[in-house]
Amino acid sequence: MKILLLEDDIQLAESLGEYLEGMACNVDYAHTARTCLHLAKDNHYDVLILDIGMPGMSGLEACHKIRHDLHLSTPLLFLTARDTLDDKLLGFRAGCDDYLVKPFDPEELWCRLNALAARGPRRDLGIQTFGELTIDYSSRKVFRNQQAINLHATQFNLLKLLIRHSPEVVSKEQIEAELWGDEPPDSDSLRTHMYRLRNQLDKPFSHSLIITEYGKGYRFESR
Amino acid sequence: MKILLLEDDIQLAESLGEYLEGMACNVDYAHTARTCLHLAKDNHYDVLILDIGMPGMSGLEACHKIRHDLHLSTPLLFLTARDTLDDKLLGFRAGCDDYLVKPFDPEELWCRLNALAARGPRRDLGIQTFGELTIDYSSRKVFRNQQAINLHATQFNLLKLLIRHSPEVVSKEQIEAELWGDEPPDSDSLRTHMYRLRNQLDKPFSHSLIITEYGKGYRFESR
DNA sequence: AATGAGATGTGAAGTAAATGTCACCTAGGC
DNA sequence: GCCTAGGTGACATTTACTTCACATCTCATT
Repeated sequence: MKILLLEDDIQLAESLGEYLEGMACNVDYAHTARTCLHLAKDNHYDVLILDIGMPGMSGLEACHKIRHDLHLSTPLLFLTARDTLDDKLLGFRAGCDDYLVKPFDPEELWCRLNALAARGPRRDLGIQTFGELTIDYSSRKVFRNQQAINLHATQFNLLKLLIRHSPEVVSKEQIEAELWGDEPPDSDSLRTHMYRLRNQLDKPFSHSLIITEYGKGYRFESR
Repeated sequence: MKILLLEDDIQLAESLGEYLEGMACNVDYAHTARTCLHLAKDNHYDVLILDIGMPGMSGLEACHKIRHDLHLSTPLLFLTARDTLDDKLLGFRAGCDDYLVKPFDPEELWCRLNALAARGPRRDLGIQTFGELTIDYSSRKVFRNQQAINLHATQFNLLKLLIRHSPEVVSKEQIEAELWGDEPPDSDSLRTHMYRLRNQLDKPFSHSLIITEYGKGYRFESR
């Protein structure tokens, strides 16, 4: 597991880093938010651990930049002494996935890191690439092999939904529920939307990204 | 957001449920682990909230069953009064994604639920390997020696069932009961399904994974 | 060892349901 | 008043499951 650790307390950084390396992790160290951002931009990490309180740019700000400027959806955990409810809410609002208060048990941290890493990046923000498909959630644009794919709103939402659940199969009922909520169309126009989405996304290419699981639903497969 | 809440304290379940419904959530309630498992099996939830301490089956056990028997990778959060490190470690070992100790702030819970729901299914769950056979429950794919095996729904369920009971022999009656419930087919089409499953799974290979015990039933053997 | 009855394997064919396809309609925005 | 996105419904196609008929196997009994 590749980890980026932002912690200005050198002592703590070292002892924690030693523990993690003992768990067969590859740890990169940042002692300021600035270097943290640089490292996050240039490398891939399975999970980020950020302290909040430090001189200069705070961890909160770093997290916000990671999410909104770098468009990274890497799992992120705040490790901080700030323990009030408001601190935590700020942390989650900045875009973290977990929040652990110092002092902490390294073993608990280890469990949480594993749980985060197992889930992978968030599926709903930034720009993401799955094989030959690239999707930009903020500008709602989709590319396959650098070739722009023009999707209507519903079809985009449909694709987004399938990706979010990938590689799991999503039943038609569930898709309808997520797409239309309580007032689904009378006819099953989902079939039509799927057809249109595929015409754009799969028809011009040699293999399909959307797979039908007969009787079960649909599934997105990125290869 | 669709939520399943397992909590035997009716008071707490109600007040928490009310709060979540106020956040535009659709909440299903379970007061025992047994109903929790049934609901989780038959419905799709974005996140599961489980209490641990309760009469009968514990939340830990329920979590374990959700992961290993139902093969669901739905995000799961323990909400419990048990606050020792060992309790938490047990929770994560059972397969949870987050662990929140009572008493808790509903707002923090809400943040954590959102962070969980934003992520896709776990990648480390849902894939099992037995010898040369690999089965992916989330995408419903099966491989033998890296070679993809294409199975229809019933055959997949059949294989799943045999694996679940392996290495024990499962009688035809029991298979029919588990596969079709109260309305089994008139003829014993189970033979045909078994035949097809074997054609895919065993025929191209030198030794069989499915063994017939004459007069007893069938059994899966992984070597 | 021979035998026969029940258990199991094999495979073709029929059928109902799920899914794909597409032209047209409607409502709402510009 | 057109344009566009999405809904509707009719029809075509595909799929998976059941059913059935027959072959083959297994084992207890002779």
